[in-house]
Amino acid sequence: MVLNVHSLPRAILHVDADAFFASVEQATNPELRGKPVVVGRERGIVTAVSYEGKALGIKRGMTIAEVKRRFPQAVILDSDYEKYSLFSLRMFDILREFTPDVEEYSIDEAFADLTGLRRLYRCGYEGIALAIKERIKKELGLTVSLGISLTKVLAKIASSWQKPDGLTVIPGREIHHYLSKLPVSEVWGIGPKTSALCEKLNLKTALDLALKTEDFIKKYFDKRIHEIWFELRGIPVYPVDPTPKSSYKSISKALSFTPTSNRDFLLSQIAFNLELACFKARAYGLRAKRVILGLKDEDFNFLSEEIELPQESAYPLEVLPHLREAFSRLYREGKLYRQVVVVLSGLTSNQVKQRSLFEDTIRSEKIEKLYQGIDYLSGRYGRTIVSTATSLFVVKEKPLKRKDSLRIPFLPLRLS
DNA sequence: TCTGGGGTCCTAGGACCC
DNA sequence: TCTGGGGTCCTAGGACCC
Repeated sequence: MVLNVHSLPRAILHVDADAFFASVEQATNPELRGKPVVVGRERGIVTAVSYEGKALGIKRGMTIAEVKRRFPQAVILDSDYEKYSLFSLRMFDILREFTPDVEEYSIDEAFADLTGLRRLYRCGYEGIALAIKERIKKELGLTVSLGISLTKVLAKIASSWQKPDGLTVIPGREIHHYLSKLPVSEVWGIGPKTSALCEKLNLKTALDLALKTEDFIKKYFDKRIHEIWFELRGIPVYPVDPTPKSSYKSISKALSFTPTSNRDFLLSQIAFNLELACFKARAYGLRAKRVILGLKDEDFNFLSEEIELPQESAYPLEVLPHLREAFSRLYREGKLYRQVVVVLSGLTSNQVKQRSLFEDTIRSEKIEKLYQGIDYLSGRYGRTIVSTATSLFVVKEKPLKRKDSLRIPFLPLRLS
């Protein structure tokens, strides 16, 4: 662990856009302002709620059906990720006008390192934060909640202290004050399992944890909590990393359903998810070295197997046989399964295409051509237009949505 | 929390080798 | 062939986040 004892105390800013998706909808459609706006109609569950909706009691994860029944006044919308991404990018750009050290943490959150900027802007860190807030409000019509402190973990705590439209600074001398009021379970990086352990150890607040000795922490917790312990004490461990996230390390597709032991059904779900994952990989110009098949049984036990592919691929026809084999190893007769997951991992960019020496190049090129055609069709008519036979089960089961409404009969795929 | 989906990182333990 | 110890690599699964 490297501790920067010589450098200036850090001033880490955390930016958290308030009810982001719903707020973007309100910002782009004045008629929605002041109304309870719910996003996520296409998924059937609430993805985001405006503050007006939260005030009524609408929560994330609620089913859309329930919202309709209990809150007829709610405005329910499909998510529009492209629009949200544009707002997100613009928000990050505004931050970068203040400092180059901006880490895009998620679509609606960012960290920025403001250390040393006071002289440049001739004001305190709080003043800089206010200026950022103003810019975002003026340009994007969004409110954000800001937090400033010595470390990322503390900045996260600060930004969530006052929402929406908040600004909270936690200086070193006041850390204990904030931590003493914060349940340990609400610390970033401490989830249900660690919370349960903390409870056993009689650690109720974040301060209880922060005040323990390093030996104690090492004895009962893993590396991650050790790092959080430093961060809570104002000693930065996690740097603000401005490297743009260029690509994916893995691409996964999961689908849950009523528990079943039907082999054909499960296999068709696997094939369908594989197609979606491969489609996304191709869209990003990626190929997978490995693929993981996961099965979740009735009792939420998760089984998985990782397969090394003989050659990198983003084509279902090449990958599916391996998944079938893995499936027959994982599957237990008579067991009920509620979810299948397909993960493409070991992703590499298409540019550095490593072709196996023994690969049947001719077949491979045919497959490639075929999928170029499919991607073209999918781009025009929607993703589920063309599928391999195994996944037809799923495609037929799922009612086609608007985008897919133009039905094209299944095209038999011949490789010979 | 009666549990959806898409990610990242970490770790315990087995396989293998010396 | 057995025994012991230690290192490295790999992988299934855990934990957490948004």
